[in-house]
Amino acid sequence: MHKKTIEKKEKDENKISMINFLTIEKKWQKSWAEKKVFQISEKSNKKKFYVLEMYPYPSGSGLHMGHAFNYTIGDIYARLKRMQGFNVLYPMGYDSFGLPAENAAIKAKSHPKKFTEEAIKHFIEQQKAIGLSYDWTRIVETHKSDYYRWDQWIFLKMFEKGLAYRKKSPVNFCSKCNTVLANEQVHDGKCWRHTDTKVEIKQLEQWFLKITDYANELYDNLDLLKEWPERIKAMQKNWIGKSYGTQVDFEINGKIWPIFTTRADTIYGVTFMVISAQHPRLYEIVTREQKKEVDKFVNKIKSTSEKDLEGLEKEGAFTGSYAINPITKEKVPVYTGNFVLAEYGSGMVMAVPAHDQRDFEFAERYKIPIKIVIQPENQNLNLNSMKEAYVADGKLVNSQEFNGLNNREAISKITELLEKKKLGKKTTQFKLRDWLISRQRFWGTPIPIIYCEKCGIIPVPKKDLPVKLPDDINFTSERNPLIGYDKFVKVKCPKCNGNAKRETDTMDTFVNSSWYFLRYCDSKNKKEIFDKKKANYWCPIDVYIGGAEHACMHLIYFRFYTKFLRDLGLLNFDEPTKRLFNQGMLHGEDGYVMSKSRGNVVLPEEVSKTYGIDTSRLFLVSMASPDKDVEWSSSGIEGSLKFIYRIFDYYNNLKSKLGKSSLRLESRLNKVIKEITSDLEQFRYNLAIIKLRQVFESMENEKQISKKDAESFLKLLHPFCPHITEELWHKIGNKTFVSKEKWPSYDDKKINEELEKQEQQVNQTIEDIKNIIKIMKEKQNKIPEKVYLYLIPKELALYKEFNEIIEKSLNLKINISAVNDFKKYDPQNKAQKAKPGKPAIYLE
RNA sequence: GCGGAGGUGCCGGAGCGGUCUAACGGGCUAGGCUUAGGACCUAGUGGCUUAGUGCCUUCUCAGGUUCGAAUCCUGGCCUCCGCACCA
Repeated sequence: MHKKTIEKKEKDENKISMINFLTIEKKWQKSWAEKKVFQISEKSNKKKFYVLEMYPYPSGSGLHMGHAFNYTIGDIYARLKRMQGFNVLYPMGYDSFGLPAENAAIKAKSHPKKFTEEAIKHFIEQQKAIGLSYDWTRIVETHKSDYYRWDQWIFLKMFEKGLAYRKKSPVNFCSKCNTVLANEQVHDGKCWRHTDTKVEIKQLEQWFLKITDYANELYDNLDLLKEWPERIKAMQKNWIGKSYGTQVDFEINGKIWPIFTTRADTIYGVTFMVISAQHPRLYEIVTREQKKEVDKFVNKIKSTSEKDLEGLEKEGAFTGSYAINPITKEKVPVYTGNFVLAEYGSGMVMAVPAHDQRDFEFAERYKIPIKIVIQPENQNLNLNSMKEAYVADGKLVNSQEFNGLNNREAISKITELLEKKKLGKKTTQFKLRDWLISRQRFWGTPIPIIYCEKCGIIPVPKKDLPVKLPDDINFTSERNPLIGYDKFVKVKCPKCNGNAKRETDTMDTFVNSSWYFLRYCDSKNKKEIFDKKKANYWCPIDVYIGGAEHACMHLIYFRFYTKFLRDLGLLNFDEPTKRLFNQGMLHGEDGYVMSKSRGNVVLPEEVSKTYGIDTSRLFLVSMASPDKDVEWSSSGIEGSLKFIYRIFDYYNNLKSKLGKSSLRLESRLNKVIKEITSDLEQFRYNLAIIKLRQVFESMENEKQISKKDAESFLKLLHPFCPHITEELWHKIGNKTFVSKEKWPSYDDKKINEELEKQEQQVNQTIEDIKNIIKIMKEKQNKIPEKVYLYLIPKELALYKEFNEIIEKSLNLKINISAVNDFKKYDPQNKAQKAKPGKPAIYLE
């Protein structure tokens, strides 16, 4: 073998052995744990900062690169804030109740606890291997009774305040989950977990939390959440669905039936009423003669779920009753119909066929009169030619004293009249419905309620909490094993000591996640849910990171819980998190979302073997802005690896470079410190990395660097690559943890744009030379060997400084002389072309 | 239908009034180094032109504002994502 080859090979091998990623990672993970580097306490005079990622469901299949992406985003932020001198709360926990573990238990005839705890163990190992800087002493696991007892405690508090109640109503049922679901968990008529399973409607008596009591605040406060993505706020607004309108009291058979409308201006156009076929009081107004017809219709409706009604033809049946319009005193027929929602408004509408498309279709079908009460400006509506309802604005007609009025004005005028006559009022309606929390499943928080034959519904006394899930239970069937498990079910009534039964339903797991962020503040408290002082010190969360899929579930619920706990006097803030960051989804190389079933998952532990976890972290956030979906690329990570190699090379040979940084390098560094800091704070990680690359290139091009500047670069890199930077930090002679070092500061005075310009000038010269070389090759078929630069004397020093860089980038010798140097070599008299900022060039 | 986000070179993705053929990365092409390959390094990557120049064409499309637009305004087209008979 050639000597050179051997050298090369040695160098290569040296490189590989030099970066044994796994050894480095393990070493620092161990060291961080031993020295409790990330443990924090509220006893600190630093300012607090709370970074939180949505805690995971500990699935049996462990975590993949998509999770790693999510946690890395938070870890980078937490590390930045820690270095910036904040007292950072950055915890992790597990949403460990839930169906998959229970289903696994049923399959294996085992206990879900076993699966859950194994999965958590695996998760923790994997998360530690990613280098996430959690304070592991604060871990929260929702399946542990020292956590869920406080779910029960909150439930009882809500019960006391009338916010937890039991009601029979039509509810969503998923046959795959074998339980009911909240409205929020029904997506497009399907179960959120089983997107191919249609939700059925069942009439059941269930437990609800009265989230609607907070509907208004939940809606209005969205405007105060300046640091939430617009998209999420829009989705929540949509979901809560606030609309302003008028309550109008119609009279049917001597009774008042209030209805809600946003179009009080059309009240003179009401020609019939429609009550929802699912309305609980429907039969109060069905006459004997019409009962058969209504029954027939209602039965037909029953077989189709509420969500399925979409796109159906408007259908209904006459109830036999008539309603009296409070303004006109006209009698109009009341129908029942399939297009009126029982749960919205009052479940009944006043129908104005001329100005509402649904009413129009219904009226056409049942030959009900249509009455025009709004005429557009430049068009004349005519009953005979009307093909659809006119829903836009116009002037009122056929409306007695309101004729001629603009319809928008008429809304408030007519409402005022109704208010004056006490026949209605201005009101607000919400789409949001109460939160159904009962689940007919085992693996969740037991609802702390006892049913007594004599006393009825009795809450479990707080001193008896927690109501624990039994460990010694057999999963033999699909059914919730609590049913019929006497040790659990049979109890004495806390009130009369008579025979009673426990509720066997458990709570929706979204209950657990509605307040877990508060428990992190005081996770080991055995006496109370949390120490008020601690929670109010750490909270609200400063940055909350998670996927957008929770926009109308968790992200609404946890706002609701926060407000409730505030009203209990436990919290002194209104919103759980100031800032919300939605990370994008990591897709596999095939372009699809990473999932086990698709077989496109990339495992961090696999990638780490060859590239190191820091390389993966760096790569994950360098691809694009972290709020965008990104695709994993096995060739892309090579680019990050190259960068890591260069950094290692640089710091391994740092000694030979230590000295004084040039003004130019100082300027560069100060500039990027400034920019990178703000990029990181705004989650523009991808841009920060580009700047890191650029400044590193400048470092490589400089002969010398000060120790401080060399250290600054490592600090800037640290949030992305915590293990490697820790390693290099020590390699260059430090004994501290870079994790705990102070984030580099910058000095605006040191940022010198003039120096940047000079460098640009030199680069321009290099470009020019290259261009000439190209032309020489093409036109003259000559390859130049030497470059002569003629400079105005003032620029001589600059080009001498860059001499080496220019030679390196051209791979040619250059010869620099001043234009006024008589002895210079200039056969073609090029020197005269030199100008300030632009040297003359001669090649040969 | 309502609401939100977008459309940039071969690809991912920056830029959001001049310094833009447009950062950075990937890919590709060529060259160097190598017995060879890989790795690594260097260069090129809209077109024409030129001893370092000049010109044209480009940032979804069509108009407009401006001395000047990828960037601002108006309108169209397309994509993605929520919600959807909510009275």
